[in-house]
Amino acid sequence: MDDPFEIDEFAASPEMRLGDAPAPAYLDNLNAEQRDAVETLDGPLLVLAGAGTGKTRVLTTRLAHLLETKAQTERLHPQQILAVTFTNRAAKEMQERVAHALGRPVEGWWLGTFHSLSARLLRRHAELIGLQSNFTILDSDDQVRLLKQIMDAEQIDPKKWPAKQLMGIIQRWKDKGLTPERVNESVEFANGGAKHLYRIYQERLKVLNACDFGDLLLHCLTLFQQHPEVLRQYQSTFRYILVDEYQDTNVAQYLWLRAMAMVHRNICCVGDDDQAIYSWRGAEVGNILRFESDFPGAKVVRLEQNYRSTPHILAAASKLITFNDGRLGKQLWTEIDTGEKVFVKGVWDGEAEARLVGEDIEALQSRGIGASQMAILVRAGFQTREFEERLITLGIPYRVVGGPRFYERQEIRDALAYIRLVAQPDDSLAFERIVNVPKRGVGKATLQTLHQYSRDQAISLPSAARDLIDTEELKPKMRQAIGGLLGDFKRWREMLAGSSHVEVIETVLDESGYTDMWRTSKEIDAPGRLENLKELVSAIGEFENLTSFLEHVSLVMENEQNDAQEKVTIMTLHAAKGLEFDYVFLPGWEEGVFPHQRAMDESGVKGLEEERRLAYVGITRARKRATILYAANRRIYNQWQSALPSRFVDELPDEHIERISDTGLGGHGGNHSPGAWGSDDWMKMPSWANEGSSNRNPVSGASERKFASSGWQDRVRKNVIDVKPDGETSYSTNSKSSKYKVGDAVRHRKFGPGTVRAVDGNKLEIHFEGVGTKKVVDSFILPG
DNA sequence: TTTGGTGACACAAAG
DNA sequence: TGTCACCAAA
Repeated sequence: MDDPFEIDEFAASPEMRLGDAPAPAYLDNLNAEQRDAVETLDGPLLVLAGAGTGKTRVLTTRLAHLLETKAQTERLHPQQILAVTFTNRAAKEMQERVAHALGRPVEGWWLGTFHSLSARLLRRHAELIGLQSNFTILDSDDQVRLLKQIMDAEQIDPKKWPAKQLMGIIQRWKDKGLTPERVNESVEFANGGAKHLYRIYQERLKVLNACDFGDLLLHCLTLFQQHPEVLRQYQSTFRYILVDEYQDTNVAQYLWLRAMAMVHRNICCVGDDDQAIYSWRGAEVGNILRFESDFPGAKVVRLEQNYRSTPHILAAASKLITFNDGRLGKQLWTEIDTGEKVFVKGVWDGEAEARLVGEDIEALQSRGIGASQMAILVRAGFQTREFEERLITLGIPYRVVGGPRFYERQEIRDALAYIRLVAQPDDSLAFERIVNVPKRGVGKATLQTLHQYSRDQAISLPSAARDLIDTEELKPKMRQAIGGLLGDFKRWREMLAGSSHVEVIETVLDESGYTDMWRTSKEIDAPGRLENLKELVSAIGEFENLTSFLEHVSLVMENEQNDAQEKVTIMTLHAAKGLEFDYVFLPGWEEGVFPHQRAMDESGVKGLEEERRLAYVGITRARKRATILYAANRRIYNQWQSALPSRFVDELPDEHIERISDTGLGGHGGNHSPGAWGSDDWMKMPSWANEGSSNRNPVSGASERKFASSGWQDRVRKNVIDVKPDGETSYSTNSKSSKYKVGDAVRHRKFGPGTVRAVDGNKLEIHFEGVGTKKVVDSFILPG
């Protein structure tokens, strides 16, 4: 039905016409020409749109127009439309929006992520590039495992070359659209060892009839290149192409799109260079900058009216992002004229931070505001824990988005391995995964024997096992264990002929002892795992065959609890892109956490600017209120570390923010001493953030070099974070001197008593008994 | 040979 | 806090 080469005669239903609907208000700030471009233009179109300007709505409008008007006037069939989003969530949302706009569900168009669309396309032509159409899609876990095996066979010291690191290199190559052959040709990549392993890895994947995520796109490119006739089919089929979040496309995706768009050139991309936050996975902002030269005659439409946020929120975000260089630049404005300023709150530690957020949420709830309108957006996954604990204590329902994916859970991966092995008897990776789960006494040595044999005979691991159980090669105990398992699988496969696949899978999980393994497990989360297994099994029924089910699980499936209960959302900033909430909490704005230390260490100014864009994304998620928090102390890896507020806090415009002293701080433990942290003073405005006198000199050489090109040092800096090559962060402050001197006995709330070892401005180096030497700003120190 | 315990070590973001 | 490599015990 969804085959683009079998397009049925199509007539749009006459009762619904887009033209009858009132003009969408969000397109009002376009002039007639621009509006025409968005709605009807044929030819390349780039919509450069700031945060909250209704990018997605533009896409929806265009889609609705295509599906309604063009369907009639030009006999455009839905199957001739290709719409690409970055997440499955966005795809789903798009589907719903369009259905809503048209008043009827629309199906049959190619809507999805690059990965899911590529997988769909690839299954049709797998044989052309040496795969079978039921190839498995490996996740990163499998990839690393495979690489470890390869490195083992190649006798490479895993300490010198961690498999994960190699995986990263390969992934980046794939992001750039580089096959092993192309990597070899390019002089740019000098790393011979990695090239060699990449080649072997790709060969192994082919033997295993498997793809990794990157392959889905890469194989499409290879397919297009080697079989132009296939490409031509798709090129002529897709008359309209729409792409969301264009700023986050990587080179492979760019090539993929360009190939597809080559014939009709009706490509419409929507993006915002200020929201480019995926360069670490190969995204090229250059793609959006180059659009006009890639597609001559392209129209560019800018959307600058923001419909989402209050003016204060908008102004704070806009000001922050101006600290980046090389932007396309845009001036966002809004008609909204009321609203709170952005709150900036300093707290003592992570616990206080979570408590404060909890209190705010309770206060909002008591005003009758639903929890689903509130979100806590964190920089990194580990930050969610403290908030979860707090919200559990308070009994506030919440959900964590983008935690471990459903299919990445251990029990799901195990179950999937069983399913894979039933569907594909020669799946070596699946066999390896479950041969000893639950425990069957099959260990490393036995597996080693099997591997050896499978390599020598060039057959799959399960085949090797089948051969070896009839020989003397294995111990009788092993023979029995493995033989039993193989027999089981044979039986299950036969069962598939007579019963539904749901029944079969239930039987498999039961008879293999896998569910029993969790039932008897003492682990706390064992019941939850059993729940997940049940969910997995019930999902199988919705699919025609096991292959399509497996693909759905590894590419699409989300573990959303779909109860309608109002819940506070906790998620990472990356996951929050494209979403909006009335009330947004942005905790952890501390140097080293956000901006993340590694971003600065590894990518210098580029990394810092990406972090800043992330901050921009965070603030602009808020409709009514944004609350930024930073903690003076944070426990990381069981170690207390004092932290400085993020430089992004400094970069916010004073007139649009409200710094708030944490009243909960007093309750944290008595001793207020004037001038120390107990006073309002440092809360309102950290001492080093006051108007400093000079900032001309003592920026360290390293940081001066690093930030020279960013305009960083041109601004009035009071606090300079020194990004050192060894990854240690230090800071130097020159606007204030400390009231403490070397040798003073002092006390720190968490570290306890200590002695001042060195003084640098208001920065103290203190030796704490039993803790070690720490660098601390003096406002966090009490006199001993 | 497998297993389970131990200590060292690193600890981002996602499809 | 979780993972991984290594070692002692079964």
